[in-house]
Amino acid sequence: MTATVTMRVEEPLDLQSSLTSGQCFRWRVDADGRWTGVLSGNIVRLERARVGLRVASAPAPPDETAHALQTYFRIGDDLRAVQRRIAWDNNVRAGIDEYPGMRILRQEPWETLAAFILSSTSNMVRISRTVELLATTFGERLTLDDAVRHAFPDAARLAEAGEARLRELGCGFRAPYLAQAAEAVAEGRLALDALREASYDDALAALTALHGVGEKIADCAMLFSLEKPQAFPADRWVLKVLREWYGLPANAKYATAREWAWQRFGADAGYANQYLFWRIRQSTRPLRSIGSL
DNA sequence: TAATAACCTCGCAA
DNA sequence: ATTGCGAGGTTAT
Repeated sequence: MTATVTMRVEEPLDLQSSLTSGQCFRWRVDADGRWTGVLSGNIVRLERARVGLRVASAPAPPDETAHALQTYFRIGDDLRAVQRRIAWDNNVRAGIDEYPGMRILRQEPWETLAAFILSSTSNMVRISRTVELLATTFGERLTLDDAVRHAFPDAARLAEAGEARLRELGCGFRAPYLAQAAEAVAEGRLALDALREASYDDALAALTALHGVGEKIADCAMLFSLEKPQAFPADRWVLKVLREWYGLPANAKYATAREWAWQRFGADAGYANQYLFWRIRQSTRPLRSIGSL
């Protein structure tokens, strides 16, 4: 029997909405509500406990992983305070009411950038499948009890694989984009970790310099991994919401949406975006087994 | 500058 | 069964 620790969580935290709302692509849930994923080279299993989360992991011990999870779930964010600041917006408030424990995640920059490069004109099921295939093909094998997962390969490994191989693995026209991003990171031309300290504008410029990374993908990387809470990834669904519910002109450009969001929500724009996005996504399609692949 | 097509792949069908 | 469409964008024309 694997050792577990129970980490106390005072902040609101709902695993279902936090782990399936399109920020991340590698968590799976079983029939008993146990979530399995990969976090910085460790296979991790999570389960809701009375006062928090029961955590198992390998090879890192669960107490170490519990610490990493505080970072991953941004437990340092006072989510209730964020919600109080933006709930005056009726649509945002509806999202808060439906998903009160949905958190913005603080993920690893390279995996996040890679995943969102793959997200272009795709969908969550396919993104998940491709990310998983890259991991099983190139990543280190990890086991926890009878569960087997693989670490997401680092940039050097994907750069070595090259465009043609990535195409074979189903990346499609995104293969050269991913290969070039991997080269840039592997060669140190793009220092993703440094972008955590950089300004929004500097990070945006560095990311969009990559072929295949426009403003939307850059915003996803910035919000979900680079400490830019004001990032407002306006995808087709959010843009649709802004036009239909808020009267933004049909031809509004991306920058218009961003300015609108900043004026309205300021540094909380990222959270507001997540509530709007997930609410419209959930209402627009039938419930599907996203977490179970 | 502003619109439009092209790009891989594949599950599903307004 | 088979074909065509569109999916959490970006780039080239």
